[in-house]
Amino acid sequence: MPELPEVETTRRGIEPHIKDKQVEDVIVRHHQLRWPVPRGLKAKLVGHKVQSVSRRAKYLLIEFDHGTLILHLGMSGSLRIIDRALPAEKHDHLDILFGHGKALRLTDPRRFGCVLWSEDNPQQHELIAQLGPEPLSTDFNGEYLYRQSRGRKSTIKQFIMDGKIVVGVGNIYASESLFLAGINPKRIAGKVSRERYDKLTEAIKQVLSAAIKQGGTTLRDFVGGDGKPGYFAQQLNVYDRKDKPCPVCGTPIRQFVLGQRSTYYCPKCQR
DNA sequence: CCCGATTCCTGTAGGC
DNA sequence: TGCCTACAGGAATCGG
Repeated sequence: MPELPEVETTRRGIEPHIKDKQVEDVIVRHHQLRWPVPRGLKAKLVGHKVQSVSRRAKYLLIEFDHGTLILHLGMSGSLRIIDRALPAEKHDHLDILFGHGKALRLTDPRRFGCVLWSEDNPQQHELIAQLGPEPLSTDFNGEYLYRQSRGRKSTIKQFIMDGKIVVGVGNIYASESLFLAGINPKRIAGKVSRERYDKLTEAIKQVLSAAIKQGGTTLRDFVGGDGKPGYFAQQLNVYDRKDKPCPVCGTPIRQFVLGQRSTYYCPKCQR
């Protein structure tokens, strides 16, 4: 599932191929994603050049001179640069065809992703304006997280997965970060100390940037190949390792459900 | 305001 | 082997 590192990997993978390229055609095969794909999308885009591809949280922003295409990959979406003649398969919902023989293709079996068009500043878009800070920015630090947490009764795992608090910490990296910081995911956010929040913000930054680096190593394969960045291959300490030994102390990893999300932790290392 | 539950969707894994 | 069901998950939205 695309978490922030995979979205960033995608951004880096596609931008060099579409920047300054002009849209020649747009093919929408399935309009019903998380929200309907705008009906007039083709008319909006044809004849315009991509100026840049940026990222905010897990949203990709493809900027044109007259507006921005806002994409989210949901949990099963991927974007690839393909030869524009490549036949579409079952879940290929959108192609943006460029003049140089290439196309940007969106594939998303579960259709939790979205494609939206914004003519205003995309940072003010209703889905983006209310988001918390980027985890890799300096705005995100122990003091910030500590302040936000005061009075909160939710568990710390649900707290750090709340996009209004901080973006880009999905289910996998929430478990991994709490492991690195030595914090039990069931702890009440409002009762965790400032010192532990320092540790936790560092852990989140460390886990996410390591994953981005891993995605970076597979960029070449990603663009030319099967569209699956290789960060899944990264070493996960606890996620999906139920009953397997903790890499630090050997205690079996425990799994339970928290807020409808599978949660993994080491009962000895995380208190 | 805050929080937990529900919802969208389909591929995959597990049980029989 | 094949069918059936449960489950996975990002994040908006609903209900309490």
